Amino acid sequence: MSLKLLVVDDHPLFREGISSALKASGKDFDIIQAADAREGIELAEGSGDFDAVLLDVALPGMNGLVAIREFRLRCPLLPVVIISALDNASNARRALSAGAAGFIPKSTPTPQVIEALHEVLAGGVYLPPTVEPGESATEIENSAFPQIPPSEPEAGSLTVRQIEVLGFLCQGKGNKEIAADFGLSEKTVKTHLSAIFKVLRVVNRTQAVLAARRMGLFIG
Amino acid sequence: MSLKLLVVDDHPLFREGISSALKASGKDFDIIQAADAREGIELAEGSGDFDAVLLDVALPGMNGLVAIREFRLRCPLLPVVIISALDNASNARRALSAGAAGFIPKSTPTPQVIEALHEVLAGGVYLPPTVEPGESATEIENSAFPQIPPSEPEAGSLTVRQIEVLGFLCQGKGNKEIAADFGLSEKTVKTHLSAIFKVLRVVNRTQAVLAARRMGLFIG
DNA sequence: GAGACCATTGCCCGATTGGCGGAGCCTGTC
DNA sequence: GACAGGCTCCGCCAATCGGGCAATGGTCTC
Repeated sequence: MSLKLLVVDDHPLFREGISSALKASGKDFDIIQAADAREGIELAEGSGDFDAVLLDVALPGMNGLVAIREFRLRCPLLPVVIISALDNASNARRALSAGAAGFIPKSTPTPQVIEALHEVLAGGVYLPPTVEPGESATEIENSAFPQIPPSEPEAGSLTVRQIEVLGFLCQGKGNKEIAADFGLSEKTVKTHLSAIFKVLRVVNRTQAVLAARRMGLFIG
Repeated sequence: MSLKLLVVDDHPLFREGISSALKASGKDFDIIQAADAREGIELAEGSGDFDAVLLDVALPGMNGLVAIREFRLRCPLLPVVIISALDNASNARRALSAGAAGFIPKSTPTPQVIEALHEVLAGGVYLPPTVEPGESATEIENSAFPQIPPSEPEAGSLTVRQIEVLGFLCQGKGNKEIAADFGLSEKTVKTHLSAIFKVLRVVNRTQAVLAARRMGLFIG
């Protein structure tokens, strides 16, 4: 029996790489490639027999977290494994919060990628060793005070919605425009922005954009 | 006769990808991998019979441009081809100025990657179609007016004063703050900003910051 | 010297931004 | 069921932003 995977990444060579690595691992893989989230979602909806989707978070056009949500919404049974060039803990946590079943940094050695995939296909959740486990999207609040009190602003505490808004902000759009794109009132957008400013510890939209880029949230 | 290549990238799956893609292209390739610039340079110096090195600019530890110079210095005969996730023109030009023999965006389809490699191995220089050629680091000043009037906004037409203001803008400062730093009136700053917006063809300060960074004016 | 370009500033205007408080709804957790 | 947190919306208000029109002085070129 062969495992059917959907690989979504905008870098052809990387898709090539993961395909050949998996095929060389011994097991029988059937791998379909997509260059962006929209194409991937269409493929996944079209033929619903994929065993998993490997999704790059840094995709042009659609923010990775939004893409995760979209996949989870349209194909709830399909496990989504995130592959990211940014391997910091907060990115991983956000991905899991958004519904991902695993988070694999691109710097992971090939054998461990295979391992991680098998873990997820078996119904489990994979996290890289650099990310402390045990905080699978719920127990974060419980621990009284971890060890991140005064350090950098944590993108991890941004809501999914806030990240979506921040994404549009990072395109230089105005409040009215963002509101129209989301079908929200302008006031709601402002509320989100205020919250974003607080989390990122900035005082205006331009600084928010710079902070977002510094944290690798929206590369361009 | 086989071509011996050195692939330097911190993502194992990507190295895997380029290796398998090249090997599948028909020709006989001998591919050695390195995870960072230091390791790559050691390998290149150790056995000087490489035909080319494929270098990712986004490497941890050593800046990509520094890595190019280092390679050129230690192994002057070895053509360095840059592979980058950032495919804008200014990055490509900077890479060529630093001594690279080619610039391949990671979003390039596999067949064209092969093609580009052959071009470089034949002694040529490869640039992606999105980057207008003909300006190989020297002919920029000579040609009276190339053919870039309607295409991208030219940072060159920005006044010195405007660039100074843009610099502060790119730090997320407000008009009042910028005015105070320069000892100007707020109105003057606004006038400069309006002019900057026109040149960059944007409509607000956030977009101006993004445009400036896209052009490599103020990187962070 | 005329003309062109740049930097500077003023006043005025509308549009946008950002923050204040409050409110309802929904989804979790305890 | 109470409670917290997230998302949505409302009104109100001050500050900021962005532009239009006009003016002064400087430098540089033709």
